[in-house]
Amino acid sequence: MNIQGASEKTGLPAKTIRYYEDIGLIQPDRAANGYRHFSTRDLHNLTFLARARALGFTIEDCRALLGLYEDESRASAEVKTIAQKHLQAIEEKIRDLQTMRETLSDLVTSCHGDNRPDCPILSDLGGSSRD
Amino acid sequence: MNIQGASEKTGLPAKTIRYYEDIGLIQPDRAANGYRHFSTRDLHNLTFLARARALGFTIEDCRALLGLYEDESRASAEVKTIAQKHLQAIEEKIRDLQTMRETLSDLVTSCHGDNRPDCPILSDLGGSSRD
DNA sequence: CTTGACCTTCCTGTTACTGGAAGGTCTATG
DNA sequence: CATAGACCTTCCAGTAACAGGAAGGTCAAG
Repeated sequence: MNIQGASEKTGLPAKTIRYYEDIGLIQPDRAANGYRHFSTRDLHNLTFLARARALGFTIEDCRALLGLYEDESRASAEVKTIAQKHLQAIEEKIRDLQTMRETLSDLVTSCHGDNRPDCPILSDLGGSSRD
Repeated sequence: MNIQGASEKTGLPAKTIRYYEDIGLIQPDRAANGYRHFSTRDLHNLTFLARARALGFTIEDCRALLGLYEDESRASAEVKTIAQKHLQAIEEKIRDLQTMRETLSDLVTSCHGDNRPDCPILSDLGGSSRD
């Protein structure tokens, strides 16, 4: 299967698939004309990568996870450790964003949004305690 | 005030302050020796930027907000529009992360994390409906 | 006059791609 | 057989918002 077919099967852009080969995540064969040929296993790995990326794992996490996926003698503890760290990172990010949301939401609510210059949002950013 | 002083006053790394000058967010004076000199207004603007960045605004949003901050004839509606869009983007990101968190949390819980290879996390990523 | 703490500019690297240029290949049709 | 259009290839540049580091100028103290 050519790259466009692989793209459609996996949902990954062709550009991304080439990039994944570039950084050594996959190693598809080449036809005589230089075109990449994707085996079932390649497609499987690409799908794995797409799903892992969709869960927010970094490329390096994906590399490790894919290695474990293909390692019959793995210990599931290794996988769990990676996933747990990632989960913690996500939870931290959520907390950060929620803090921002609360502040922003308050500011947006308090701003009249008319054609006059008075603006509690700018006042807050400028360091005044409040409008 | 030199750059290190400005850094300490604003909490921004000196590198970041130089970067902000580079992209035209601030225009500190230069002393005869080439050193940057930060006026009270510069420090004020840097603090504004630091706070806006801490709320997750992009640099380009910050540029627009700072412009409005310094524009006595602004309409607060412009500020509010920027803030509202940003708030929506944050809320969307939170939702995305929460979806990831739920999936990941389930997977982590279901994985034994021992020295055996069986792993529902990998099974899920690999596309099986469940271990 | 030297040492160490400042300051400067410039270049590279980061993350995970995306866009685009220049050019080779394949297939269908006239 | 020629050609058009849809593929494919590699390579280069750009994105966001800086961080790290090299090479070199400046300043205050001893």
